[in-house]
Amino acid sequence: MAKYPFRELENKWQAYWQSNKTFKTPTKVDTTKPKYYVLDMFPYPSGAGLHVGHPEGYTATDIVARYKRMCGYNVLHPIGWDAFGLPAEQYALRTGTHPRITTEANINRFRKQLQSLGLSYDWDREIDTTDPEYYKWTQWIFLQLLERGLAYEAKVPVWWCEALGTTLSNEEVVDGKSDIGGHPCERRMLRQWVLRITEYAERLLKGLEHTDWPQSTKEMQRNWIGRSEGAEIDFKVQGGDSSVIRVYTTRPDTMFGATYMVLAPEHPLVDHISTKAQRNEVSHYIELASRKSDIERTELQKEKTGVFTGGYALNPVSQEAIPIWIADYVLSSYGTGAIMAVPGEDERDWAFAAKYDLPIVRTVQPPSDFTGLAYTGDGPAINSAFLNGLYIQEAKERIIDYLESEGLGTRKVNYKLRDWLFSRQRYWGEPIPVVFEGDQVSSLPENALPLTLPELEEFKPSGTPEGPLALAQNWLQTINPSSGNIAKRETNTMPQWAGSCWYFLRYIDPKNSMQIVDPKLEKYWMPVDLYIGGAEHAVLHLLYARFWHMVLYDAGVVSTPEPFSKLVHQGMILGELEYTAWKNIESGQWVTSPQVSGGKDVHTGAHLEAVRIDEERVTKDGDKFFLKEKPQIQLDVRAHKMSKSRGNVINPDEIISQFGADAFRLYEMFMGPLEQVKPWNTRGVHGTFRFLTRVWRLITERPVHDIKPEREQLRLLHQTIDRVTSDIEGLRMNTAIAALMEFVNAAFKWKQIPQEIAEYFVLLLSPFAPHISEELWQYLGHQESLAYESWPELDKQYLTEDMIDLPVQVNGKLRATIRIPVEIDKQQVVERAMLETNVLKFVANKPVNKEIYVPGRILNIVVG
RNA sequence: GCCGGGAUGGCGGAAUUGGUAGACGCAACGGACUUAAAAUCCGUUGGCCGCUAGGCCGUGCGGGUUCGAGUCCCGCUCCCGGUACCA
Repeated sequence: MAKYPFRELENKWQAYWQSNKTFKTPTKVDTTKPKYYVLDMFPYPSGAGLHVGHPEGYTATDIVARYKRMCGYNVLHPIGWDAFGLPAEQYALRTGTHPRITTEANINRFRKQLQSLGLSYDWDREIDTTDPEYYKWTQWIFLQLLERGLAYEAKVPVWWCEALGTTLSNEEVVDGKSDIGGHPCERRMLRQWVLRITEYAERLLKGLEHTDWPQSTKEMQRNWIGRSEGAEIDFKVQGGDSSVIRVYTTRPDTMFGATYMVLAPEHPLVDHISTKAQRNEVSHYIELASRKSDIERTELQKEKTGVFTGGYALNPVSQEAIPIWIADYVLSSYGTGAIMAVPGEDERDWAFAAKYDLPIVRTVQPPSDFTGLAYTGDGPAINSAFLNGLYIQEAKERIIDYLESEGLGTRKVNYKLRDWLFSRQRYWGEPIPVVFEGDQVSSLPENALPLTLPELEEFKPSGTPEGPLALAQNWLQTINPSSGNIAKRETNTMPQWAGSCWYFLRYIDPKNSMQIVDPKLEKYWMPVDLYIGGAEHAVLHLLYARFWHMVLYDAGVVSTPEPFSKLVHQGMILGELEYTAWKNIESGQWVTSPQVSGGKDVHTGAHLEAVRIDEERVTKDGDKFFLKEKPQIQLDVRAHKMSKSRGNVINPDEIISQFGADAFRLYEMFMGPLEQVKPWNTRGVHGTFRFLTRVWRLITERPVHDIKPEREQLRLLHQTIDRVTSDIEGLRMNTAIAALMEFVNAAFKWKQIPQEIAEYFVLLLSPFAPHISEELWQYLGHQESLAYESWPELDKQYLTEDMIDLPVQVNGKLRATIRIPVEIDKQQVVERAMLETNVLKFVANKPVNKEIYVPGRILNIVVG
């Protein structure tokens, strides 16, 4: 019994698609037809090659692309490479290999791997962010930002990473350590390019309402933007002069309870306010805070620290003199860098007040059963003069009105979002297209683009804020084309996010040397109809791309404010499910898992070894798993992230060579819902492979005749058309495949296959398993690729049935299933049901209270 | 802590608006074919009782609404992801 020859036929069809440019989207398409732009998050071509996570999203979009083509849409389905970035540069550092070489090799490998999956990309639109013809336009966008005042230079405190010899963005630093490599980082003041994303905060927030995106992603972006409403209030400093401390608060209603103030250690007024007596202590604290790396600041965050400045301010409503403190729990970068502290209503202020024995006044009446310290909930105001009795919302309105009328404060909206630090001290990035004459910056004219990277022998970061480009003397020294004067180039490059902020626009018109994108083409193809990629980009890439797109919209370059209509994140694929038992290495004794914490025995403190247990040695009791040979030993059961160190990485190349691309694609889609995290199981690939073998045999091993299909066969076919179509539309690939499997299981019992049915089935299968489908299509007598055949149309008349099986319940419990004609009425159904002995048994002689009949669904007889 | 998402057989999962819980697949077991293995085909497989017609229990836990709840409401527990002195 021959398996289907997947190797030959997959090679054959991949070659066919490539040489025939089957999936090329012509530059000029018939624009009267509807369009569908289906986009993948393009990969960073890493040295490790493709992992099993990539094909998950890529197969899903490929299915949609193939389906939409068959539905008559013009489909744009491109791919490219997000190829600038740190790894190639670090590899260059270690080996001396130029990043260009590494990148090219990696791209070639990725391209080959993607092609081996049979993905229907238009390879004539491939783009590469490191190609000067591409980054010319990335630089062009930077010039637009500069022109619009959205790019500026600033001395800003930035994350400096000594080990990497470069600055990093806030997002690239996690817990004071670099996201890549985990090296310690510290704050430094540096001259940097910054993009004014904050100017778009409100629009970035509002725009989310019009997108079909995952709720969680929208929420994460909202939190990141962090809009809050409140007031800025001026507190007069007590003493001779007229200096004031401006604070930002979201709870102006509590200001009668402001019993002290806190400034960030970096606040400009600190020096001015501190009294002679306190000055030593204050400057000591400031120095400590500045020397503390942010690792320490976050680690020490449980315990608040601060010192009294000796100064006092006047609470503008209570007229009380309140002490001014400094403390590093107040951040200089948010609001005004100063707060009014209301310990009664704020947990942080309470903790601080309690520690330093500062007065606490409640301004909101907590409920009688409230047992906590600071009360942050709603309630009537107390100790607040004219606000007393008002609930929070009303009290806020009243106090802001008062402050504004007295000139003491103003309503104010604040955002957590910071401007985007756009400079990197790296070689392998887009050069920033500006020159300096002394401190005077001028942008390069458009005709000077692209500003290409110089060839370098040495890629070491200079270890100073000047990046490796400072070493390229010939490149660095130049003439300002605008003035003709001697000038110096910018040594910083753009961050990796830059190229990915707009790549989806370039796919539309990738070869255009005159414009970033032809406006007519842009108008036709944008916005992206479906965008699939990992949830790890929920904030950064997706927020930056939206920001640039809005700027380009304002500049009249693009026609829509939002770039991505519908967004879906594929869930991560974990390694295979693992059963782990813990063993004391010295004694050889097993330790039950609830008694294990952090790899140690919680009783003895002994180090334990994790031992992987085969499924056969595992037994389940309740919802927990135990060792079969020693049932008192509980096991840990978990699928872990794939990682080299854990040794659970699945290589897609191996799976493809063993089972073929079609079986691999099918398995990745069959595992479960696209968005869900799910464990890998290689045995599952056997299952989809077996299915394809059955498909192959179904059509090639039994006679296919041009006979008239029976009604039963047509019903099965159209049921399958119905299910597969709506499942693809809803991205429920797993259940679509289940429907195809059910079809094959049923059709396998037929003696012969009507030609018409076989053809329709092959078309239904083709988006999922394109190679075998093309081969079978040819086998069924067609000359052309099936890629543009019409998608099978549902004919509802075949779905109707004359007789159905109706479940019959008595008091809500299933007692029988009766076979009845569809169109009979309730009375007849009840009469028929009452013939069932099992129904009679439960009805007995009890009075029938109610008969609920949902036609086609259920009959429920309720007896007394 | 806060925000978001989950919890269904040995495992991955199915069950469009409340209407036969466990589709489809994996694994396991039994059988056919085979010298044998692989492959393939047929059958069984939520638990318990009868082992046949059938019955009882069952979708993380406790309550509620309903003729009827995996699905809706209230209150919990646990898991995953994100995020955190943001005033």
